[in-house]
Amino acid sequence: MRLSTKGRYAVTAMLDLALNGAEGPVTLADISENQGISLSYLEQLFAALRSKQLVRGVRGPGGGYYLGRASDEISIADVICAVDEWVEFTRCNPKATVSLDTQRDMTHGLWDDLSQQIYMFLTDITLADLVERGHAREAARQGNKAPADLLSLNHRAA
Amino acid sequence: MRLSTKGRYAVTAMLDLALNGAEGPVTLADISENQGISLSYLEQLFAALRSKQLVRGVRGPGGGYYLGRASDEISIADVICAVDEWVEFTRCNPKATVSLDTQRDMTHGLWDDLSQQIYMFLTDITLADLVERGHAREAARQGNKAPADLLSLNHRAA
DNA sequence: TTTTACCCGAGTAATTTACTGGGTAATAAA
DNA sequence: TTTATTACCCAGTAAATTACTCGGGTAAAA
Repeated sequence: MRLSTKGRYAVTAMLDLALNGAEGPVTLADISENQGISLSYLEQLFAALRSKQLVRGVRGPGGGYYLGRASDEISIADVICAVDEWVEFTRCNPKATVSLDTQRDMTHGLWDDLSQQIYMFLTDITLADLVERGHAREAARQGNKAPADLLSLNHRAA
Repeated sequence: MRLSTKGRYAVTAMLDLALNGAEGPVTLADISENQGISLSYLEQLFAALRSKQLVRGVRGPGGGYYLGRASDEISIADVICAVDEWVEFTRCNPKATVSLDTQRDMTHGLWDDLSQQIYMFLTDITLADLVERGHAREAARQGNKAPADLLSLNHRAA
């Protein structure tokens, strides 16, 4: 798993589609302006997203991009993996000799476990989840004083 | 939040300390060999880790590094933040005009939420957790067929 | 048929990653 | 007391990635 500004660009752009896609396709020019990302760089990112069926482009005047499927069917992991290539580094050379570098395999195995956990965590979060959470927060900001679980993971209650 | 190979190096190195620290300090030369990272690059990483009190170095022959505190008191987030600098990008310029770029602030806000969630997730996972999980897996591999929760997410029993 | 916008690929500045190589300071053993 | 071993420090720099620019296409719709 990998988490860089490139992934952030992709996710925020996808959120843009999720938020505005209802009123017709969103142009890259719009996103470029909204997010402050260069148009051609966006095109590169969207080429990757399109190849993974995460977005669908429509050409011609009034064209632009839609999400490839419903926003609750697209996970954050989907988006990040699409733009990050992420050929999982199993650099553990499959040599027969288990000899001296078992230590390396050990720590790498532990890291792979962690990486898997993060991946599964991000697989569970969809674009729709984030949008919904954002709406809840917005509502709270406007005085409704929604419950405190906007960001709750009630992690480590101890 | 940010997740790069640099963070991975730091975490695996820390796991090395967690696994071998009981038998005396671990030298950077050992880690360099175990993990296939250059010595001087490790020095840079450990300078950052040391400044955050995550490791403690002892000089002289037979010297090396210990963990700065118990392995169940060091979270993955601690390690990654130490080496990644990570001055959180709140690039939302605090301009009074909420005018046209509310869209940008919207998506950035949603991303910040996500970033927070990932951070909290990684705060809940300690080095000790990973080591323990690894031992469980190892036991399972040796035929004990331990339960399927090797990668279970409900760590910190919800 | 012309506008709009997607599509594609080569080239490039900026940033980050990873490494090289020069040292100094402390400490344990000879 | 010398010597070997290790942490510690710092400047430079190659390699890789990120983010962008430029210049062309091509498909679809008005």
